[in-house]
Amino acid sequence: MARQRAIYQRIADELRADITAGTLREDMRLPTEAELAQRWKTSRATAVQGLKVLVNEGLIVADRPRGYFVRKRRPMVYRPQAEFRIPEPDADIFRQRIADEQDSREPSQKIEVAISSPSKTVQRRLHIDAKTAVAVRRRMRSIDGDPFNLNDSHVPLSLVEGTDWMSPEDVPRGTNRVLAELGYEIIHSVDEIMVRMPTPEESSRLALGPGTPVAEHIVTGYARRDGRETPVQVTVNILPGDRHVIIYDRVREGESA
Amino acid sequence: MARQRAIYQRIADELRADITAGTLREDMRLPTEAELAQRWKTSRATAVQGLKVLVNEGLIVADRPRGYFVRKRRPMVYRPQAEFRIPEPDADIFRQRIADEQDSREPSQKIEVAISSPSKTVQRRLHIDAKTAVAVRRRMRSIDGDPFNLNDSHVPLSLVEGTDWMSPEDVPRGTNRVLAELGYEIIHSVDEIMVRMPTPEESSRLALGPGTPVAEHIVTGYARRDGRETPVQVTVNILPGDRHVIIYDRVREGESA
DNA sequence: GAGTGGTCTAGACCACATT
DNA sequence: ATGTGGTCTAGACCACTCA
Repeated sequence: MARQRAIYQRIADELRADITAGTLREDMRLPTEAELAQRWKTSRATAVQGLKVLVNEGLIVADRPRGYFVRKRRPMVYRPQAEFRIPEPDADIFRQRIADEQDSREPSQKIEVAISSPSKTVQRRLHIDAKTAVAVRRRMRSIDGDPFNLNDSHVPLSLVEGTDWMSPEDVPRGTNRVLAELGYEIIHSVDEIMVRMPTPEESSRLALGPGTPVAEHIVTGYARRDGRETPVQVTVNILPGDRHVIIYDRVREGESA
Repeated sequence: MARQRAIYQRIADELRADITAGTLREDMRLPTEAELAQRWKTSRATAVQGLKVLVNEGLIVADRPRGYFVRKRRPMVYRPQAEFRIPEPDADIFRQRIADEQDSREPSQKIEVAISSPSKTVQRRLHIDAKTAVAVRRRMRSIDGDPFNLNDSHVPLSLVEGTDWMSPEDVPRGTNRVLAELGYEIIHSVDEIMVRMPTPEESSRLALGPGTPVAEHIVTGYARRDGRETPVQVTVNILPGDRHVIIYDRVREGESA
Protein backbone atom coordinates (compact mmCIF):
# COMPACT_ATOMS: atom_id res chain seq x y z
CA MET A 1 0.00 0.00 0.00
CA ALA A 2 1.17 3.48 -0.76
CA ARG A 3 1.69 4.65 2.80
CA GLN A 4 2.72 8.18 2.03
CA ARG A 5 -0.29 9.71 3.62
CA ALA A 6 -2.77 7.53 5.48
CA ILE A 7 -6.20 7.05 3.97
CA TYR A 8 -7.92 8.63 6.93
CA GLN A 9 -5.66 11.65 6.58
CA ARG A 10 -6.56 12.00 2.95
CA ILE A 11 -10.24 11.76 3.76
CA ALA A 12 -9.78 14.50 6.34
CA ASP A 13 -7.72 16.59 3.92
CA GLU A 14 -10.35 16.44 1.22
CA LEU A 15 -13.21 17.34 3.50
CA ARG A 16 -11.20 20.10 5.15
CA ALA A 17 -10.41 21.57 1.76
CA ASP A 18 -14.11 21.51 0.88
CA ILE A 19 -14.89 23.36 4.08
CA THR A 20 -12.24 26.05 3.75
CA ALA A 21 -13.05 26.49 0.06
CA GLY A 22 -16.69 26.94 0.92
CA THR A 23 -17.95 23.95 -1.05
CA LEU A 24 -19.17 22.71 2.29
CA ARG A 25 -20.76 25.61 4.12
CA GLU A 26 -21.81 26.16 7.67
CA ASP A 27 -24.46 23.77 8.88
CA MET A 28 -24.20 21.63 5.78
CA ARG A 29 -24.26 17.89 6.18
CA LEU A 30 -21.20 15.82 5.36
CA PRO A 31 -21.26 12.38 3.74
CA THR A 32 -22.05 9.60 6.20
CA GLU A 33 -19.39 7.31 7.53
CA ALA A 34 -20.69 4.50 5.35
CA GLU A 35 -20.64 6.65 2.22
CA LEU A 36 -17.07 7.74 2.85
CA ALA A 37 -15.96 4.18 3.49
CA GLN A 38 -17.47 3.14 0.21
CA ARG A 39 -16.15 6.07 -1.79
CA TRP A 40 -12.62 5.50 -0.51
CA LYS A 41 -12.90 1.73 -0.72
CA THR A 42 -11.98 1.32 2.90
CA SER A 43 -13.59 0.17 6.15
CA ARG A 44 -15.97 2.23 8.12
CA ALA A 45 -13.47 2.48 10.97
CA THR A 46 -11.06 4.34 8.72
CA ALA A 47 -13.73 6.76 7.58
CA VAL A 48 -14.57 7.36 11.24
CA GLN A 49 -10.92 8.07 11.94
CA GLY A 50 -10.85 10.66 9.18
CA LEU A 51 -13.95 12.40 10.46
CA LYS A 52 -12.58 12.39 13.97
CA VAL A 53 -9.62 14.45 12.78
CA LEU A 54 -11.95 17.23 11.72
CA VAL A 55 -14.00 16.92 14.88
CA ASN A 56 -10.84 17.45 16.91
CA GLU A 57 -9.96 20.45 14.79
CA GLY A 58 -13.30 21.91 15.72
CA LEU A 59 -14.45 22.03 12.11
CA ILE A 60 -17.37 19.62 12.26
CA VAL A 61 -19.72 18.10 14.80
CA ALA A 62 -21.51 14.78 14.89
CA ASP A 63 -25.18 15.29 15.56
CA ARG A 64 -26.37 11.78 16.09
CA PRO A 65 -28.23 10.30 14.41
CA ARG A 66 -28.59 13.03 11.82
CA GLY A 67 -25.02 12.94 10.61
CA TYR A 68 -21.93 15.17 10.60
CA PHE A 69 -22.30 18.88 10.06
CA VAL A 70 -20.01 21.81 9.39
CA ARG A 71 -19.73 23.76 12.56
CA LYS A 72 -20.63 27.39 12.87
CA ARG A 73 -18.59 30.00 14.71
CA ARG A 74 -20.29 33.13 15.89
CA PRO A 75 -17.86 34.72 18.29
CA MET A 76 -19.03 37.63 20.37
CA VAL A 77 -16.88 40.55 21.33
CA TYR A 78 -15.34 40.41 24.79
CA ARG A 79 -13.59 43.52 26.08
CA PRO A 80 -11.65 43.06 29.29
CA GLN A 81 -11.20 46.81 29.48
CA ALA A 82 -14.93 47.34 29.71
CA GLU A 83 -14.89 45.53 33.04
CA PHE A 84 -12.92 48.42 34.37
CA ARG A 85 -15.49 51.10 33.79
CA ILE A 86 -18.19 51.86 36.24
CA PRO A 87 -21.31 50.51 34.64
CA GLU A 88 -24.46 52.46 33.96
CA PRO A 89 -26.96 52.43 36.80
CA ASP A 90 -28.91 49.22 36.80
CA ALA A 91 -26.80 47.81 34.04
CA ASP A 92 -24.55 44.96 34.97
CA ILE A 93 -21.31 45.07 33.07
CA PHE A 94 -21.92 41.82 31.37
CA ARG A 95 -25.36 42.80 30.25
CA GLN A 96 -24.07 46.11 28.99
CA ARG A 97 -21.37 44.52 26.92
CA ILE A 98 -23.75 42.28 25.09
CA ALA A 99 -26.21 45.04 24.44
CA ASP A 100 -23.44 47.26 23.13
CA GLU A 101 -22.13 44.96 20.53
CA GLN A 102 -24.71 42.58 19.30
CA ASP A 103 -28.27 42.52 18.24
CA SER A 104 -31.01 41.48 20.59
CA ARG A 105 -29.80 38.46 22.46
CA GLU A 106 -30.93 37.67 25.95
CA PRO A 107 -28.11 37.54 28.48
CA SER A 108 -28.55 35.92 31.86
CA GLN A 109 -26.31 34.75 34.65
CA LYS A 110 -26.32 32.40 37.57
CA ILE A 111 -24.38 33.53 40.61
CA GLU A 112 -23.03 31.46 43.45
CA VAL A 113 -20.99 32.67 46.36
CA ALA A 114 -18.80 30.42 48.45
CA ILE A 115 -16.03 30.53 51.00
CA SER A 116 -13.09 28.31 50.29
CA SER A 117 -9.41 27.71 50.46
CA PRO A 118 -7.57 29.38 47.59
CA SER A 119 -6.16 27.35 44.71
CA LYS A 120 -2.48 27.61 43.83
CA THR A 121 -3.41 29.98 41.04
CA VAL A 122 -5.12 32.32 43.46
CA GLN A 123 -2.57 31.96 46.25
CA ARG A 124 0.29 33.03 44.07
CA ARG A 125 -1.49 36.09 42.78
CA LEU A 126 -2.97 37.31 46.06
CA HIS A 127 0.24 36.59 47.99
CA ILE A 128 -1.59 34.38 50.47
CA ASP A 129 -1.31 30.77 51.51
CA ALA A 130 -3.79 27.93 51.55
CA LYS A 131 -4.81 28.72 55.14
CA THR A 132 -6.17 32.16 54.28
CA ALA A 133 -9.85 31.82 53.42
CA VAL A 134 -11.15 33.53 50.31
CA ALA A 135 -14.62 34.48 49.18
CA VAL A 136 -15.45 33.24 45.72
CA ARG A 137 -18.09 34.71 43.48
CA ARG A 138 -18.84 32.31 40.66
CA ARG A 139 -20.83 33.40 37.67
CA MET A 140 -22.02 31.34 34.79
CA ARG A 141 -23.11 33.57 31.98
CA SER A 142 -25.48 32.53 29.25
CA ILE A 143 -26.95 34.03 26.13
CA ASP A 144 -30.35 32.97 24.97
CA GLY A 145 -30.04 30.15 27.47
CA ASP A 146 -26.80 28.81 25.98
CA PRO A 147 -23.72 28.78 28.20
CA PHE A 148 -21.32 31.52 27.27
CA ASN A 149 -18.52 31.75 29.79
CA LEU A 150 -17.45 31.25 33.40
CA ASN A 151 -16.26 34.00 35.68
CA ASP A 152 -14.93 33.30 39.18
CA SER A 153 -13.73 36.16 41.36
CA HIS A 154 -11.65 35.56 44.46
CA VAL A 155 -11.05 38.02 47.28
CA PRO A 156 -9.59 37.44 50.73
CA LEU A 157 -12.56 36.76 52.94
CA SER A 158 -11.53 39.35 55.49
CA LEU A 159 -11.97 42.15 52.97
CA VAL A 160 -15.55 41.46 52.00
CA GLU A 161 -17.14 39.39 54.74
CA GLY A 162 -20.69 40.50 55.32
CA THR A 163 -20.75 42.97 52.45
CA ASP A 164 -22.64 43.19 49.19
CA TRP A 165 -19.71 41.60 47.42
CA MET A 166 -20.91 38.30 48.82
CA SER A 167 -24.52 38.69 47.83
CA PRO A 168 -25.45 35.87 45.47
CA GLU A 169 -27.42 38.32 43.39
CA ASP A 170 -26.78 40.77 40.66
CA VAL A 171 -25.05 43.79 42.18
CA PRO A 172 -26.28 46.61 39.96
CA ARG A 173 -23.46 48.99 40.79
CA GLY A 174 -20.86 46.30 40.15
CA THR A 175 -18.69 44.38 42.57
CA ASN A 176 -15.66 46.50 41.77
CA ARG A 177 -17.65 49.47 42.97
CA VAL A 178 -18.35 47.61 46.19
CA LEU A 179 -14.64 47.00 46.64
CA ALA A 180 -13.96 50.68 46.03
CA GLU A 181 -16.49 51.67 48.69
CA LEU A 182 -14.71 49.38 51.10
CA GLY A 183 -11.48 51.22 50.44
CA TYR A 184 -10.08 48.82 47.88
CA GLU A 185 -10.42 50.66 44.65
CA ILE A 186 -8.71 48.73 41.91
CA ILE A 187 -6.28 51.07 40.26
CA HIS A 188 -4.20 48.66 38.30
CA SER A 189 -4.70 45.21 36.92
CA VAL A 190 -2.72 42.57 35.13
CA ASP A 191 -4.34 40.35 32.55
CA GLU A 192 -2.96 36.95 31.72
CA ILE A 193 -4.33 34.93 28.86
CA MET A 194 -3.54 31.28 28.43
CA VAL A 195 -4.82 29.01 25.70
CA ARG A 196 -5.52 25.35 26.27
CA MET A 197 -8.02 22.56 25.86
CA PRO A 198 -10.79 22.55 28.46
CA THR A 199 -10.93 20.24 31.42
CA PRO A 200 -13.80 17.75 31.32
CA GLU A 201 -15.58 19.81 33.95
CA GLU A 202 -15.36 23.02 31.92
CA SER A 203 -16.36 21.06 28.91
CA SER A 204 -19.59 19.89 30.45
CA ARG A 205 -20.41 23.12 32.29
CA LEU A 206 -20.07 25.11 29.08
CA ALA A 207 -21.43 22.41 26.78
CA LEU A 208 -18.29 22.56 24.64
CA GLY A 209 -18.02 20.42 21.55
CA PRO A 210 -14.85 18.42 21.10
CA GLY A 211 -12.09 20.39 19.44
CA THR A 212 -13.12 23.60 21.21
CA PRO A 213 -10.21 25.23 23.04
CA VAL A 214 -10.66 27.84 25.75
CA ALA A 215 -8.87 30.98 26.80
CA GLU A 216 -8.19 31.17 30.50
CA HIS A 217 -8.19 34.87 31.23
CA ILE A 218 -6.94 35.77 34.69
CA VAL A 219 -7.27 39.32 35.95
CA THR A 220 -5.41 40.33 39.07
CA GLY A 221 -6.66 43.60 40.51
CA TYR A 222 -4.46 45.83 42.67
CA ALA A 223 -5.52 48.50 45.13
CA ARG A 224 -3.40 51.07 46.91
CA ARG A 225 -3.05 50.27 50.61
CA ASP A 226 -0.60 52.11 52.85
CA GLY A 227 0.94 53.65 49.77
CA ARG A 228 1.65 50.32 48.18
CA GLU A 229 -0.08 48.39 45.44
CA THR A 230 -1.60 45.27 46.89
CA PRO A 231 -3.43 42.51 45.03
CA VAL A 232 -7.00 42.28 46.25
CA GLN A 233 -8.92 40.33 43.67
CA VAL A 234 -8.23 37.52 41.22
CA THR A 235 -10.80 36.78 38.56
CA VAL A 236 -10.56 33.68 36.44
CA ASN A 237 -12.56 33.72 33.22
CA ILE A 238 -12.99 30.68 31.05
CA LEU A 239 -13.83 31.77 27.52
CA PRO A 240 -14.75 29.17 24.91
CA GLY A 241 -12.87 29.80 21.69
CA ASP A 242 -15.88 29.34 19.47
CA ARG A 243 -17.81 32.09 21.25
CA HIS A 244 -15.35 34.88 21.97
CA VAL A 245 -13.06 37.41 20.40
CA ILE A 246 -11.05 39.21 23.04
CA ILE A 247 -10.37 42.84 22.19
CA TYR A 248 -8.00 45.37 23.68
CA ASP A 249 -7.62 48.98 22.72
CA ARG A 250 -4.20 50.51 23.09
CA VAL A 251 -3.39 54.16 22.78
CA ARG A 252 0.19 55.21 22.80
CA GLU A 253 0.43 57.34 25.88
CA GLY A 254 2.48 60.49 26.45
CA GLU A 255 5.67 59.13 25.05
CA SER A 256 8.39 60.35 27.34
CA ALA A 257 11.99 59.10 27.43
CA MET B 1 -22.56 -4.52 29.04
CA ALA B 2 -22.91 -1.63 31.44
CA ARG B 3 -22.87 1.16 28.91
CA GLN B 4 -23.02 4.05 31.33
CA ARG B 5 -19.60 5.31 30.51
CA ALA B 6 -17.63 3.77 27.69
CA ILE B 7 -14.55 1.75 28.54
CA TYR B 8 -12.28 4.07 26.58
CA GLN B 9 -13.71 7.02 28.51
CA ARG B 10 -12.99 5.32 31.80
CA ILE B 11 -9.46 4.56 30.71
CA ALA B 12 -9.02 8.22 29.82
CA ASP B 13 -10.63 9.34 33.08
CA GLU B 14 -8.32 7.23 35.18
CA LEU B 15 -5.17 8.36 33.43
CA ARG B 16 -6.29 11.97 33.47
CA ALA B 17 -6.89 11.77 37.18
CA ASP B 18 -3.40 10.35 37.66
CA ILE B 19 -1.96 13.23 35.72
CA THR B 20 -3.83 16.01 37.48
CA ALA B 21 -3.20 14.39 40.85
CA GLY B 22 0.50 14.23 40.08
CA THR B 23 0.80 10.46 40.27
CA LEU B 24 1.88 10.72 36.67
CA ARG B 25 4.29 13.60 36.38
CA GLU B 26 5.70 15.52 33.47
CA ASP B 27 7.71 13.40 31.09
CA MET B 28 6.68 10.19 32.79
CA ARG B 29 5.80 7.23 30.64
CA LEU B 30 2.26 5.89 30.55
CA PRO B 31 1.31 2.23 30.30
CA THR B 32 1.53 0.88 26.77
CA GLU B 33 -1.54 0.30 24.66
CA ALA B 34 -1.16 -3.44 25.13
CA GLU B 35 -0.87 -3.14 28.90
CA LEU B 36 -3.98 -1.02 29.11
CA ALA B 37 -5.92 -3.40 26.90
CA GLN B 38 -4.95 -6.26 29.16
CA ARG B 39 -5.60 -4.44 32.40
CA TRP B 40 -9.07 -3.37 31.25
CA LYS B 41 -9.77 -6.70 29.60
CA THR B 42 -10.53 -5.05 26.29
CA SER B 43 -9.05 -4.86 22.81
CA ARG B 44 -6.07 -2.77 21.90
CA ALA B 45 -8.25 -0.55 19.70
CA THR B 46 -10.24 0.53 22.74
CA ALA B 47 -7.12 1.33 24.73
CA VAL B 48 -5.92 3.37 21.77
CA GLN B 49 -9.19 5.24 21.74
CA GLY B 50 -8.79 6.10 25.40
CA LEU B 51 -5.25 7.37 24.93
CA LYS B 52 -6.35 9.42 21.95
CA VAL B 53 -8.75 11.33 24.18
CA LEU B 54 -5.85 12.54 26.28
CA VAL B 55 -3.74 13.28 23.23
CA ASN B 56 -6.51 15.52 21.94
CA GLU B 57 -6.72 17.23 25.30
CA GLY B 58 -3.06 18.04 24.95
CA LEU B 59 -2.17 16.11 28.10
CA ILE B 60 0.02 13.39 26.61
CA VAL B 61 2.08 12.74 23.50
CA ALA B 62 2.97 9.54 21.72
CA ASP B 63 6.68 9.35 21.12
CA ARG B 64 6.98 6.37 18.91
CA PRO B 65 8.26 3.84 19.56
CA ARG B 66 9.13 4.80 23.10
CA GLY B 67 5.57 5.05 24.34
CA TYR B 68 3.16 7.70 25.61
CA PHE B 69 4.45 10.45 27.85
CA VAL B 70 2.94 13.16 29.99
CA ARG B 71 3.40 16.41 28.18
CA LYS B 72 5.23 19.36 29.60
CA ARG B 73 4.10 22.95 29.36
CA ARG B 74 6.63 25.71 29.68
CA PRO B 75 4.87 28.84 28.52
CA MET B 76 6.91 31.96 27.99
CA VAL B 77 5.67 35.44 28.66
CA TYR B 78 4.38 37.36 25.66
CA ARG B 79 3.61 41.06 26.12
CA PRO B 80 1.83 42.70 23.22
CA GLN B 81 2.39 46.06 24.86
CA ALA B 82 6.14 45.64 24.66
CA GLU B 83 5.84 45.70 20.89
CA PHE B 84 4.76 49.28 21.21
CA ARG B 85 7.90 50.61 22.78
CA ILE B 86 10.85 51.69 20.75
CA PRO B 87 13.42 48.98 21.33
CA GLU B 88 16.90 49.49 22.64
CA PRO B 89 19.50 50.15 19.97
CA ASP B 90 20.53 46.92 18.33
CA ALA B 91 17.94 44.99 20.23
CA ASP B 92 15.07 43.65 18.23
CA ILE B 93 11.85 43.69 20.22
CA PHE B 94 11.49 39.99 20.13
CA ARG B 95 14.97 39.38 21.32
CA GLN B 96 14.56 41.90 24.07
CA ARG B 97 11.42 40.34 25.36
CA ILE B 98 12.99 36.95 25.74
CA ALA B 99 16.03 38.33 27.45
CA ASP B 100 13.84 40.30 29.84
CA GLU B 101 11.81 37.46 31.11
CA GLN B 102 13.58 34.19 30.88
CA ASP B 103 16.92 32.70 31.56
CA SER B 104 19.43 32.23 28.84
CA ARG B 105 17.62 30.88 25.84
CA GLU B 106 18.74 31.59 22.32
CA PRO B 107 16.16 33.42 20.22
CA SER B 108 16.38 33.53 16.47
CA GLN B 109 14.12 34.45 13.60
CA LYS B 110 13.72 33.84 9.93
CA ILE B 111 12.36 36.73 7.92
CA GLU B 112 10.72 36.69 4.52
CA VAL B 113 9.27 39.63 2.67
CA ALA B 114 6.71 39.30 -0.09
CA ILE B 115 4.26 41.33 -2.10
CA SER B 116 0.79 39.89 -2.32
CA SER B 117 -2.90 40.42 -2.50
CA PRO B 118 -4.43 40.96 0.93
CA SER B 119 -6.51 38.26 2.60
CA LYS B 120 -10.05 39.01 3.72
CA THR B 121 -8.74 39.45 7.24
CA VAL B 122 -6.30 42.12 6.11
CA GLN B 123 -8.66 43.80 3.65
CA ARG B 124 -11.28 44.42 6.27
CA ARG B 125 -8.86 45.92 8.74
CA LEU B 126 -6.89 48.11 6.33
CA HIS B 127 -10.03 49.26 4.50
CA ILE B 128 -8.69 48.10 1.16
CA ASP B 129 -9.85 45.63 -1.45
CA ALA B 130 -8.18 42.59 -2.99
CA LYS B 131 -6.73 44.69 -5.83
CA THR B 132 -4.59 46.83 -3.53
CA ALA B 133 -1.19 45.17 -3.19
CA VAL B 134 0.30 44.79 0.26
CA ALA B 135 3.80 44.17 1.47
CA VAL B 136 4.04 41.26 3.88
CA ARG B 137 6.81 40.73 6.36
CA ARG B 138 6.71 37.19 7.67
CA ARG B 139 8.70 36.17 10.67
CA MET B 140 9.11 32.75 12.14
CA ARG B 141 10.54 33.02 15.59
CA SER B 142 12.37 30.25 17.36
CA ILE B 143 13.96 29.65 20.71
CA ASP B 144 16.88 27.31 20.98
CA GLY B 145 16.02 26.20 17.47
CA ASP B 146 12.46 25.22 18.36
CA PRO B 147 9.63 27.03 16.60
CA PHE B 148 7.97 29.53 18.88
CA ASN B 149 5.51 31.65 16.96
CA LEU B 150 4.60 33.22 13.63
CA ASN B 151 4.32 36.93 13.01
CA ASP B 152 3.10 38.34 9.68
CA SER B 153 2.86 42.09 9.22
CA HIS B 154 0.89 43.60 6.33
CA VAL B 155 1.17 47.16 5.07
CA PRO B 156 -0.17 48.71 1.86
CA LEU B 157 2.68 48.39 -0.61
CA SER B 158 2.54 52.06 -1.57
CA LEU B 159 3.53 53.08 1.96
CA VAL B 160 6.73 51.12 2.25
CA GLU B 161 7.90 50.26 -1.25
CA GLY B 162 11.66 50.52 -1.48
CA THR B 163 12.16 51.23 2.22
CA ASP B 164 13.81 49.38 5.05
CA TRP B 165 10.46 47.97 6.05
CA MET B 166 10.85 45.56 3.17
CA SER B 167 14.37 44.46 3.99
CA PRO B 168 14.35 40.74 4.67
CA GLU B 169 16.75 41.28 7.53
CA ASP B 170 16.59 42.22 11.12
CA VAL B 171 15.81 45.93 11.34
CA PRO B 172 17.58 46.91 14.54
CA ARG B 173 15.55 50.05 15.13
CA GLY B 174 12.28 48.17 14.58
CA THR B 175 9.87 48.27 11.69
CA ASN B 176 7.45 50.47 13.61
CA ARG B 177 10.23 53.01 13.82
CA VAL B 178 10.64 52.80 10.07
CA LEU B 179 6.94 53.46 9.63
CA ALA B 180 7.21 56.44 11.95
CA GLU B 181 10.09 57.87 9.92
CA LEU B 182 7.94 57.56 6.83
CA GLY B 183 5.27 59.64 8.52
CA TYR B 184 3.11 56.79 9.71
CA GLU B 185 3.69 56.69 13.40
CA ILE B 186 1.36 54.23 15.00
CA ILE B 187 -0.48 56.06 17.73
CA HIS B 188 -3.25 53.64 18.44
CA SER B 189 -3.77 49.96 17.99
CA VAL B 190 -6.50 47.41 18.46
CA ASP B 191 -5.70 43.89 19.56
CA GLU B 192 -7.98 41.02 18.76
CA ILE B 193 -7.39 37.59 20.24
CA MET B 194 -9.13 34.52 18.93
CA VAL B 195 -8.67 31.00 20.16
CA ARG B 196 -8.91 28.01 17.86
CA MET B 197 -7.28 24.82 16.74
CA PRO B 198 -4.43 25.33 14.27
CA THR B 199 -4.69 24.77 10.55
CA PRO B 200 -2.58 21.87 9.27
CA GLU B 201 -0.16 24.39 7.82
CA GLU B 202 0.32 26.17 11.14
CA SER B 203 0.57 22.83 12.80
CA SER B 204 3.47 21.72 10.67
CA ARG B 205 5.24 25.09 10.53
CA LEU B 206 5.20 25.34 14.32
CA ALA B 207 5.64 21.62 14.97
CA LEU B 208 2.53 21.54 17.11
CA GLY B 209 1.50 18.36 18.82
CA PRO B 210 -2.12 17.30 18.48
CA GLY B 211 -4.37 18.88 21.06
CA THR B 212 -2.42 22.14 20.97
CA PRO B 213 -4.66 25.14 20.32
CA VAL B 214 -3.37 28.51 19.16
CA ALA B 215 -4.19 32.11 19.86
CA GLU B 216 -4.54 34.21 16.74
CA HIS B 217 -3.52 37.65 17.85
CA ILE B 218 -4.26 40.38 15.33
CA VAL B 219 -2.91 43.87 15.88
CA THR B 220 -4.24 46.69 13.74
CA GLY B 221 -2.06 49.78 13.94
CA TYR B 222 -3.46 53.26 13.25
CA ALA B 223 -1.54 56.39 12.27
CA ARG B 224 -2.78 59.96 12.07
CA ARG B 225 -3.07 61.13 8.46
CA ASP B 226 -4.78 64.37 7.55
CA GLY B 227 -6.08 64.64 11.06
CA ARG B 228 -7.76 61.25 10.94
CA GLU B 229 -6.80 57.89 12.31
CA THR B 230 -6.07 55.55 9.46
CA PRO B 231 -5.15 51.88 9.67
CA VAL B 232 -1.69 51.33 8.25
CA GLN B 233 -0.53 47.95 9.48
CA VAL B 234 -2.10 44.62 10.34
CA THR B 235 0.00 42.06 12.15
CA VAL B 236 -1.20 38.52 12.57
CA ASN B 237 0.53 36.50 15.27
CA ILE B 238 -0.01 32.79 15.72
CA LEU B 239 0.84 31.82 19.28
CA PRO B 240 0.86 28.15 20.26
CA GLY B 241 -1.00 27.64 23.51
CA ASP B 242 1.63 25.41 25.04
CA ARG B 243 4.33 28.05 24.65
CA HIS B 244 2.74 31.40 25.51
CA VAL B 245 1.10 33.37 28.25
CA ILE B 246 -0.18 36.66 26.92
CA ILE B 247 0.06 39.49 29.42
CA TYR B 248 -1.45 42.95 29.47
CA ASP B 249 -0.95 45.63 32.06
CA ARG B 250 -3.81 47.98 32.69
CA VAL B 251 -3.66 51.13 34.73
CA ARG B 252 -6.85 52.95 35.45
CA GLU B 253 -6.38 56.25 33.73
CA GLY B 254 -7.58 59.70 34.81
CA GLU B 255 -11.10 58.65 35.51
CA SER B 256 -13.30 61.41 34.18
CA ALA B 257 -17.10 61.26 33.74
C1' DG C 1 15.17 -9.04 17.34
C1' DA C 2 11.85 -7.21 20.31
C1' DG C 3 8.68 -3.89 21.44
C1' DT C 4 6.46 0.39 20.50
C1' DG C 5 2.73 3.05 18.37
C1' DG C 6 0.32 3.85 13.40
C1' DT C 7 -2.85 2.13 10.53
C1' DC C 8 -6.24 -0.92 8.68
C1' DT C 9 -9.92 -4.77 8.07
C1' DA C 10 -14.47 -6.81 8.40
C1' DG C 11 -17.29 -7.61 10.94
C1' DA C 12 -20.79 -6.71 15.34
C1' DC C 13 -24.40 -4.76 18.59
C1' DC C 14 -26.22 -0.56 20.58
C1' DA C 15 -29.01 3.96 21.48
C1' DC C 16 -31.38 7.27 19.48
C1' DA C 17 -34.21 10.46 16.50
C1' DT C 18 -36.85 10.75 12.53
C1' DT C 19 -40.01 8.81 9.43
C1' DA D 1 -38.75 0.47 10.86
C1' DT D 2 -34.77 2.68 9.21
C1' DG D 3 -30.51 4.87 9.21
C1' DT D 4 -27.36 7.43 11.83
C1' DG D 5 -23.20 7.65 14.65
C1' DG D 6 -20.98 5.28 19.17
C1' DT D 7 -18.58 1.64 20.61
C1' DC D 8 -16.22 -2.66 20.51
C1' DT D 9 -13.70 -7.13 18.92
C1' DA D 10 -9.83 -9.83 17.32
C1' DG D 11 -7.14 -10.00 14.54
C1' DA D 12 -3.23 -7.98 10.89
C1' DC D 13 1.01 -5.68 8.82
C1' DC D 14 4.00 -1.72 9.04
C1' DA D 15 7.98 1.64 10.40
C1' DC D 16 10.74 2.85 13.67
C1' DT D 17 14.17 2.79 17.59
C1' DC D 18 16.66 0.57 21.02
C1' DA D 19 19.22 -2.94 23.10
